[in-house]
Parts: sequence; structure tokens; C-alpha cells
Amino acid sequence: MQLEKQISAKQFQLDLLTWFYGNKRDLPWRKDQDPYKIWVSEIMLQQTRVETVIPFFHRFLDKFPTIEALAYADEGDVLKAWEGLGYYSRARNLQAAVREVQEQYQGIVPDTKEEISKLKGVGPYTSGAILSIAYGKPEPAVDGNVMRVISRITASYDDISKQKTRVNIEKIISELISVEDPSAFNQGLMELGALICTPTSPSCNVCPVQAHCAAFEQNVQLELPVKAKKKQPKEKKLVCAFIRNELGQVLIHQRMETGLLANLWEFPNIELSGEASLSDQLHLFLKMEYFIETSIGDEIFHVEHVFSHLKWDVTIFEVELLSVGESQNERARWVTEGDIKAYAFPVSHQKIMKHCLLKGE
DNA sequence: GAGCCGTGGCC
DNA sequence: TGGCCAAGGCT
Repeated sequence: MQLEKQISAKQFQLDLLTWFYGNKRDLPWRKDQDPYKIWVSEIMLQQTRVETVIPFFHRFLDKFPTIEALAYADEGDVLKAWEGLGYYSRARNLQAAVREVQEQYQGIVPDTKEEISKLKGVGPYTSGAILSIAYGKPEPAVDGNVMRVISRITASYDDISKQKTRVNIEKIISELISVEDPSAFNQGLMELGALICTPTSPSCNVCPVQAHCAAFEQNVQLELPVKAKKKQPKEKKLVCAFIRNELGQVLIHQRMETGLLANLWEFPNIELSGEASLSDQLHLFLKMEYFIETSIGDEIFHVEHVFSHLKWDVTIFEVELLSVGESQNERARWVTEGDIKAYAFPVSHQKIMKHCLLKGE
């Protein structure tokens, strides 16, 4: 039995690796094995498509080519480079982890599971990916692709949204992985999931590991993998103010250090509550939060924005500034239209900016 | 464990 | 059109 498993594993490795070397995409993070570049790519690729990541990867490495460069950069510049990519805590965790590597490991990315897993933003998948791809260590790197591929190959109906399922698949990979070429094995499994063993219409007819696939044999590949359905996003209604001062500068505000869109910039806004009119709520909010007296003008337009777990319905008002109080909000700034480009805004507020600034010209 | 955390593309 | 998905991790 044990011998059969080994023979089967060897044949699987051969089939997968042969296919991978003949069909792998030419991706910018596959040009060398620089652990820093591999690391950056793996963080960017979390829950994000390859085609989306590519331009960000180039720009990011252009600005922060080394661990040292990223370690000593301003967080605002790092967020600006991440602007539009989403899941912004990835950028802040990456910089924090890079600073840790710079200080505690003399700028060398550690090569053990234990050490690398302590770094912020590096979980079970990313640690295995860096160790195998950059350092050639036979560690499993189980992402959504791998879970789909293995669920089908083993015809397993385990729910892949459960943590236990991922751990089980890691055990399977540990026994199946090529010790000679763990990098190509892990990447090959992911590449197979991305190009052949796709979620909705897998190309089983050209699959290099079709002979090993229990789901294909039983013709149940379209039922797999099993995954719990997501809840639909909750809707929040916001009112937002576009305000210029006498110098033509615009009031912007930096979000909280934690939570949604942490430390990104936005136009002053508040979630609606109670019965009062939108303009009354906005007027009071601006007085209390920014110590300014205003006259709420016309409702300019609406912006809808859907996040993974919530949905914003934003009503934007044109606001006239009447007077400025003596106190000031520490996280707010008046900026010119030229300077605003230096600040990182979420896509929802980029929509607002584009509409309002175009209108102002 | 389950909810939080973005965005763009696809069918 | 909208629900689903994509090289997950943190709390």
C-alpha cells in the first residue's frame, strides 16, 4: 500500500511538473528567486487576480526595490503605491514585517517555517509559498486553487471554507509534494487551478493529471469543491461633504488606524442615523468634528460602492465654508488639487474626487 | 469559528 | 444585473 502510494505520487509529480514547465505563464515575479520579490508578489496575490497584480507589482518594486527601501519608506507612500489594490492592511503589515526583517534578521528573509510565520501578514499559505518558491523547501502552499484541485482529485465533499479542510489538504500535499522541486510543484498546482482546473468550466480533456482525478472518474468535477455561501453585504447610508476654502483648497480627512480602509484619506463623511434631514446631520457633524461653520448646498450626486462584506450608498453635498473655528481636527487637512494626488484614497472616494474636481474645472 | 477586510472582472 | 470569484490573514 505504501509503495503504491509512492509510485502514484511519483507519477503525479512527473505529470504535473512536465505540464508546468511546458505551460507556465511568464510572470514578472518568476524572473528570479529574490525572496523579497516573491514575498511582495505573494502578498499582492492574496484574493487578487494575477492580471490585476502585475502593474502594481512593477510600480511597487520600482518605488521600493529592496527590503531596506521599503523598511525606511513613509507609510503614506506605501499606501499610495497600494492605492486601488484593496485589502490595505496587507500593505501596512508588509511594511511592518519588512521592518522586522531589516532589524531582527539583518535584512535577510528568514527561511524557517517558525520564523517566517511570525511576520505580520504571513499565514500558512504565504509562509509555504515563500519557503518553497524562494528557498526550495518542501512545504505545502495551500491556496484556493490547490484546495479546488485536491478536492477534485480526491473527490472530497469537505467544505473548503473550513479551516480543518485546509489543514487536511496540507497533510495530503506534504505527502505528495516533490522533494526535488517543491517550487515547481506548488506553483504547478496553482497554475493548474488557474488555467485548467477552473471553478466553473474545468478543461478536463486537456488536464495533465486527469488519470489521477477521482472527480473526473466519477464525473462529479462540476459539484466540487463544496464551499459555504457568503452572506450578502449590509448596506450603510453615508452623507459626504465636498468643501473648498477661500484658497480653493479641499478638506480631506485620514481614516482611523484600524478597521476598514485604515489610514486612507477621504472626504468628510458620516453614517446616517435617526430622523434628522441629511443636510442637518451633515451640518452638525462638520461643526462638531471639524469646528467649521458651513452652509449645506446642493446634493451633488450619489456613489454606490460594494465591498466584500458591506455596501455604501453615499450622498455627496456641495458645502460652503462660512467660518473656521479655533480648534482643528488632527486628522484633517486642507489641500490643493495639485497636492491631493499624494494622498491614498479608496476607490469609492476616487469616484467622488473625479466627479467634483472635473466639475470644478 | 465566523466576521472583517477591497477591488475588478466574469457570465 | 448581480452574485460569485481571485496565489488569505487577522481578530
